[in-house]
Amino acid sequence: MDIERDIEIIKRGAVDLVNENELRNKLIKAKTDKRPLRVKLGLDPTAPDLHLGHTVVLQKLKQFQELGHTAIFLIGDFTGMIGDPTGRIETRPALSKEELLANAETYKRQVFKILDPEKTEVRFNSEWFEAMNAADMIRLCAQYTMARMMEREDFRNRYQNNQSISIHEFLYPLVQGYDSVALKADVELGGHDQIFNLFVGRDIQRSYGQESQVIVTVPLLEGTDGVNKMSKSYGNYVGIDEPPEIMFGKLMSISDELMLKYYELLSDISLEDLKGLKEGMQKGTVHPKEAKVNLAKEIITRFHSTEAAKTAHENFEKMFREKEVPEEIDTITIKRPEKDPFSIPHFLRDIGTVTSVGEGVRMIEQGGVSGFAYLSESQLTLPHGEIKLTKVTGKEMSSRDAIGYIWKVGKRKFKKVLFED
RNA sequence: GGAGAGGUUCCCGAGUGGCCAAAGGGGGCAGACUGUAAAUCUGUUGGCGAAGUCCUUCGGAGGUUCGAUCCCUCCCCUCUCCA
Repeated sequence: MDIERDIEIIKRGAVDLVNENELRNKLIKAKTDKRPLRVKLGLDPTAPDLHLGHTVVLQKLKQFQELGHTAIFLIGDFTGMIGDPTGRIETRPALSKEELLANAETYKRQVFKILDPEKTEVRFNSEWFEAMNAADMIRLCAQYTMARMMEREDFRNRYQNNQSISIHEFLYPLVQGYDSVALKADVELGGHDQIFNLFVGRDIQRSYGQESQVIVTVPLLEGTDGVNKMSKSYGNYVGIDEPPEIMFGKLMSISDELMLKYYELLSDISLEDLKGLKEGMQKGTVHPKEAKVNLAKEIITRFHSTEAAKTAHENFEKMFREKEVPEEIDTITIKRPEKDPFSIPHFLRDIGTVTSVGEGVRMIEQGGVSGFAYLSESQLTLPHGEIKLTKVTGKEMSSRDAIGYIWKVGKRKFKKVLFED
């Protein structure tokens, strides 16, 4: 049976499936009526970039797409103004319309690194909510009760901890649920934390005389800190639009334990291979670092290219193991400092490797700054691999003999500076 | 509407007239150690061309004072109980 195979694919990696029978019926009906299922995934454009955490659920949507169903990528430009209270311990700050729209644009672009643009319906929920009047909104609110809202753990906690909950936050699940009505969704996908909102969608659909959607949730991906869920606001994310070098560095900084989770949720390797990897690490036949390198390369290949992954790896090895200077460095051209000798902390601030003079002073004192001075035109053609950096100990130096510098500040910030004259 | 408790630096949380750019913890950053990490240890954690009886920062606006995060007045916001 094709249907059973499809269900297996849909179930793989999912945390919740509510419920399998409904899904089966919908799939059968879709097949007999030759009407693909409408599969909804909604994201609020609250941050400018998508990160690996989003890709887990996007992959799931892609699977539906590959099974011939209609992928609906819903951009919550209206819900974004409310702010999803899920998992929050305080009210989310509201974003302006302009910010939301700008973010939505980058989402659209980034999401097609995974989804097939030809087969994806991109929608904005302002489409129906801006047309709604107050009476409609009140009618929507009448479909749900306080008691059911307070079943949510995050609301309950905030209430019990004497923290504020604004009324509009209760609207979020309702409004998201109404999206399913407007889109006539057969299936809605989301991260596991979205389960409450997704359930509300089922109820709201029924209230509006529609068949309830099936819910499929995927696990939340922890961020690079291994503790919190990946999120821009925690600063523990790997953006899918980030340069390969940055992605590589971030992925290499995760713990071994977390690496296995990333393999599970982000990699395409089979479950058997994953098992082999775990066993190999335990027995010592697989070096964790090598495994991590492969993971990082796989992910970078997906969002950039095989070539980019290779280069990122090489640069990384140079920078860390061989303590060499990477070939790719941000280069800027500026005026030669007027003072001679010039102040290094000020210089580092001016070229943007530290944010204040104080930070520059600290960096030098802590031994985090090193540099190399180009003394002649011919040296400019030196491969970076041959350049040896010297640790900076003083706070002043002369620029008289140099025509440019390479600076290393902290673990991975490099900057090449050339003088105009 | 009434009564009470609060709002401090990135976060949590001490401070209650000058010694406060403000304890402690978390987080961040840097260094050591490593496998690049994680864990651990150490240091550091407003800005100012480097200096001060300096500027910004203790919810906001005024006031008292030689001097205010701290005292007073008004206002804003959050929470609790009552109506």
